[in-house]
Amino acid sequence: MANIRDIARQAGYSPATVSRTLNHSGYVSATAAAKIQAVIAQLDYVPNDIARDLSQGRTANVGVVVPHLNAPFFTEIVNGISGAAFAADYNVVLLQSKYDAALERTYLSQLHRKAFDALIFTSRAIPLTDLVAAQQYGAVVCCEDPGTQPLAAAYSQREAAYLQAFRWLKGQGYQHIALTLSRDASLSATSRATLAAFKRVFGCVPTIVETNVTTYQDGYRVAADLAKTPDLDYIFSNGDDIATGIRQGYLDQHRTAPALMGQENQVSGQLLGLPTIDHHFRQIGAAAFDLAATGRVASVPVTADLLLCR
Amino acid sequence: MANIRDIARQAGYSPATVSRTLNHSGYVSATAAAKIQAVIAQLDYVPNDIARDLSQGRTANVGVVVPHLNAPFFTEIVNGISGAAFAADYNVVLLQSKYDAALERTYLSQLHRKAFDALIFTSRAIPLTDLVAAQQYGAVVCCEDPGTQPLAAAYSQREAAYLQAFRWLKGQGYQHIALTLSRDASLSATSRATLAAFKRVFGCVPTIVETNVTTYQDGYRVAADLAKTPDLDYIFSNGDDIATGIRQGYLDQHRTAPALMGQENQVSGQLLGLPTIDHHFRQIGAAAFDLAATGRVASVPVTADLLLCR
DNA sequence: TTACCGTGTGGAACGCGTTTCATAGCAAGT
DNA sequence: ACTTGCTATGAAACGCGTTCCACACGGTAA
Repeated sequence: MANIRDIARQAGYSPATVSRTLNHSGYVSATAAAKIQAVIAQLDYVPNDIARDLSQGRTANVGVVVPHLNAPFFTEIVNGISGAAFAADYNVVLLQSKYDAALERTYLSQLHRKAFDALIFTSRAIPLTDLVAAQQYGAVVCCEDPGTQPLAAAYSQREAAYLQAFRWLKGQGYQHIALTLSRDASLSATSRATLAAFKRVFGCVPTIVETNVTTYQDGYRVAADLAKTPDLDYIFSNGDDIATGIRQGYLDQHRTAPALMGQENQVSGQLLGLPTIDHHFRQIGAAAFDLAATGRVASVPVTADLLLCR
Repeated sequence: MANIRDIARQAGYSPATVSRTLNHSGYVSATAAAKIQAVIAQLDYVPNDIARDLSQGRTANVGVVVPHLNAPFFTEIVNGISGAAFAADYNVVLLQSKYDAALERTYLSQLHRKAFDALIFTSRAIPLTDLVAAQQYGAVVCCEDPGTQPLAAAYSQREAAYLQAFRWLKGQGYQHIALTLSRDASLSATSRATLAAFKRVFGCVPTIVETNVTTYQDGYRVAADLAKTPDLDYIFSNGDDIATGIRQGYLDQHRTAPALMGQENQVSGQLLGLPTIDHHFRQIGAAAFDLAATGRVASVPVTADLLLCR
């Protein structure tokens, strides 16, 4: 495979001139450019990206850490990131974490090793302080409220949305409300925000909380538990698919499910006409990419919408 | 940032010995290894991946071309690929194509430029022959039956599944069947397979074919059309979400939808108890990665399952 | 005419890990 | 004593595009 020196030799110029031609950086005569382009075309030459990356000390790759791609939160955010990345001539490197702390550290070390210029954590198992520390090696962005941590972040303003949702529930007269959460509050800021909002509105902790609920199947499974609770009049779930699973679980026990709220504005929830919360994850992804590419350390909160009629 | 020569100097050895230590490639004394490790730890040194890639002429990146991430076909296949890639210490670079031929060619040229070692096309707008030609620059894998083209491929044996499905429909006595397809048969091998199987079983072209149907919303939309057709007794759709949208479209017109079949084994179809075809896209993704990493040019057909009871 | 500027171009160093090859020390085999 | 055969280690080249710096040439302003 031809390299820049081959082109230079055959065109009768130096590698420097070929490089300038390739990059349109000026100081190349029309004759030189023509000759060089001719040789390039003839030899089917394209510059080697790795060599360019090495000499420029960058890769134009953004790493995106996702636990998995089974939730709309992640697919939508990845969609948002990759749309913006493409527009900026960056590539998106998908990094599966499965919420495994060791894996996530692997990715941080890849940032150190220059495998990518920036790293976006859509979710995480390791503490935020680890992300903060990794910033010395490249831009790091998280997709949650970073609190007081000096870390770039693009995220849904969940608390506000949850407050609004719970106030609406209260206004509707619901009193015995169960929550489903993806991960334990000790691990997940989302779960903490949900619980905090609940407490603020209702003044107490929720009657029933089901954790580790992330799929339709999980929803179906916890329905058995929930159905045992007397007087339950509302289930606030963490996803439309999940809410759908819960409802089906009730049905298969020949029971009618209480009223339900979903999240994420998915097809399944639309089908059932469930109220939901749209967090605009695509937009969050695009914002996260922007932070990653510019290296700005800023907080970009995005307002979530409570959709009561669908 | 420290480099390998800094480590060598401070440890009192040569870069070669440091490199051997890092890669556990032997011929390093215990004392040398200890001293070198100490300096590495002290300086927080990690080797630069770009430099390693350059000297080894590889990146350990696989590019995955996806039109978008809104269909389970793509998210599942990407899941399969990235699971296998992680296990093999490869990174997955997500390449959005939006079925844009120019974009897809951009990615082929990135293969030429060594931005990745291999390229997997989950779907495509450009002709297969372009992929075949690009193999001189690295492994190229497609996710459809490559026919006689000398190209690595991992794909669902759709024809067989569609034949089985249509035979079942015929056995059930359905006669007026509509199909929904994602893209026109001129563009999509999947659509062609669907139509061919239909013709083989029923001996004629289907009554109604709706194309450009890929989402719940599309299904909802085409329901208006479908509802105008008299005597329609079955709708064979190209996705559970789509089938669900169609059904809802009928309901909102105060009509009852004909019997429906979905595909992809999604939550929404499960909810409605629709028959479906499971193409095992995860497994296909894993197989595609394997072909990409080894560079084997082989065909890996995967049997799809017709699920009548869910 | 001298001084200065912009254009065009090349040599060489740079970024950094890997790898080949040569060398040296040392022990086992004959 | 002498060849073999390791182990241990370093110098230098390699992969390849970029970029700094120096130099030459033609033109222009003083």
